[in-house]
Amino acid sequence: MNRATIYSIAQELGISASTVSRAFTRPDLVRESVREQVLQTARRLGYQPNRSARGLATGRTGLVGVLVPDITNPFFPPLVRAIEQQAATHDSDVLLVDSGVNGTAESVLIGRLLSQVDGLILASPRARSATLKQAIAGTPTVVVNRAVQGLPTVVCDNTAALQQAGQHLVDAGHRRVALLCGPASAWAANRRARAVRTWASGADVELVEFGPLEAQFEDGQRAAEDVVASGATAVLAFDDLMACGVLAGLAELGRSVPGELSVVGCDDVLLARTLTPQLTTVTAPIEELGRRAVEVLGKVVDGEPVANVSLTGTLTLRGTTAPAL
Amino acid sequence: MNRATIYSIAQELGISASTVSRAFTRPDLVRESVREQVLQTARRLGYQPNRSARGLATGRTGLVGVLVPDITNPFFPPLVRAIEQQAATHDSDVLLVDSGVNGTAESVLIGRLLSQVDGLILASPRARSATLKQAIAGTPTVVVNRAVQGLPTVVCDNTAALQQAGQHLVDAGHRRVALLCGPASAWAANRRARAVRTWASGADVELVEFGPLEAQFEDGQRAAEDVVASGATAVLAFDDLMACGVLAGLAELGRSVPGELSVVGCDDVLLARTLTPQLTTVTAPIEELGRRAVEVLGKVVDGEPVANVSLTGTLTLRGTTAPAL
DNA sequence: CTGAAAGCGCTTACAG
DNA sequence: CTGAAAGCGCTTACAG
Repeated sequence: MNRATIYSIAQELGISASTVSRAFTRPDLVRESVREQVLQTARRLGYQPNRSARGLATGRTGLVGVLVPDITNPFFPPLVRAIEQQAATHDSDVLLVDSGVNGTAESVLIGRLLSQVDGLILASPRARSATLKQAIAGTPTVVVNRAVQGLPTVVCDNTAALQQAGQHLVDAGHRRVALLCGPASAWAANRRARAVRTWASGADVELVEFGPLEAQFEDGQRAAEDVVASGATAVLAFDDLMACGVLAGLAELGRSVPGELSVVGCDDVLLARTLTPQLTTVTAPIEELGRRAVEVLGKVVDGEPVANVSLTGTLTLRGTTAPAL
Repeated sequence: MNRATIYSIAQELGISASTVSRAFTRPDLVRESVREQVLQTARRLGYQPNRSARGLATGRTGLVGVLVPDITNPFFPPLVRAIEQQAATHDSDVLLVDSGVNGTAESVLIGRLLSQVDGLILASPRARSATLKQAIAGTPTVVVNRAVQGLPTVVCDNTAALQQAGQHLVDAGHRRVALLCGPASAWAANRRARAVRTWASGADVELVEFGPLEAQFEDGQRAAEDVVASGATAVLAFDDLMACGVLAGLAELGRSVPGELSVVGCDDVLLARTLTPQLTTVTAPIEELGRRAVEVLGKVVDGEPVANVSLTGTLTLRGTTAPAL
């Protein structure tokens, strides 16, 4: 039993393939009674349009490529899912590629996607801007969680929330705060570090910096010792995963949180709420980042003008922050 | 600047498109010097084969569809990544679809994938076997984390490890053990529950069952109260996420782990190690499940005979289990 | 509203 | 080892 095609349907109905095709893609151009017959026999025959054929004819694949640095980092799954759901709205599916923290050259992976997608969403890419722009070679692209000159961007601005977090710590009596910086090649890491530094320079607080560190649990864990040695009583971590690592490291060292030290994360991923006590963090509208990215990408693909979007994170106070001793 | 095609390369070199095509797909059929010229000008022109055209001609899309119930559950990201990396080995990419815990009919999502993939990997599908088999409509498919009659399967057998976990608890003096069952429609949940029941019936222990529950953090959290009320001193949770929820719930109730109660998870996802203390659990070879699934799928696609694969989980003792008071 | 025909960019017998 | 040609299953001007 071969797969049904528009021809088998056409033959069955004694009409032309053109009409069958139109019944699906331009239903308004087909007489209603005919359209219904087509749809009905299509269903009966289990017809599914051949995407390759359609793609070849239209130049559109109905696929959006999504590149993430590490799907294992709990920030990305909700983002990817939101992208996928929003894309489904446009009859598109998601081609997912993980560049691996190791960094299997992002440009290589992009190249692999290029020939099969209508557009690309690069989430937190690490490669240099020039490299990225060369790699995408003109393919409609939107960058999430990073600004790249000349490419549409969807980011979350956590500046204000991070500064509020800092202020929250100072208000609680903390005077020495550790800043755990994320990966040097991560735009968000630099952005966040800068926000904290700016705040610190104008506040009654001493900032002690550590890093750059990889945004992994283990890196945060290892940093705990240095944090304790520094005499800091509070920690601002690049992200929740890292904060989580610090928490584990501090526990190993017998330090209590929030009793002896306070810890603040960033992003508010699932992990933040599964901890006991729950993590004080900056909540990012992850799903909305994903949805907006798809929206913007759609416009780029259609050649419409687009504006960068910048959402904002909000401080969420939970159990890992408390007054300094 | 239009995209380069085999024709532009052929013209540039004064050879036929057939030869250009062969230089890529059947290099052994092309004189070396010619092949090299082709490859070189291809690179110079930034040529990328049009996947739609290739797909239409060969009937292969180079895509494998992966359906997960909830990419947000930390079990799936490493699985998906392993699948993706292994697929890359076969020059294939991953089309990811999340059915959402809500359960956007899996068969609908499968239908959406059908026309664009060479094969399907269904991870922990929830739909009934008959429904699944009808939905895939003959497309090469392998099922991960579930057995479906007539479909090749890649699972992790945790029976022995779970029974060891139980024995570990009994040895530590626990006589009343709570079993938190996972979703009724999840094959693994039933499998695990059965393993525990079998063990319990032959051991000096009283088993108290709760559930079925959704495999979410909150469900475990809510269950804590009942667990405490039951007088159980130890908990076997369907998976780590649920175990994590119980831990949080117990903490809210002021119960210490492993002081007053012991908790055991299953899968050993990232979450298990980010907890303090770390979670005693059954470690599943998640990456290998993914790789094997792709291997098996490859054989199915090629029409080779396949055997189901069953890997085994191993008990990993960590910090959430201790002798009963 | 409908059909005949060309074309999308590949692959692959077939013939040399 | 190479080329001419047909075909994969759609879409879409073009003509009616």
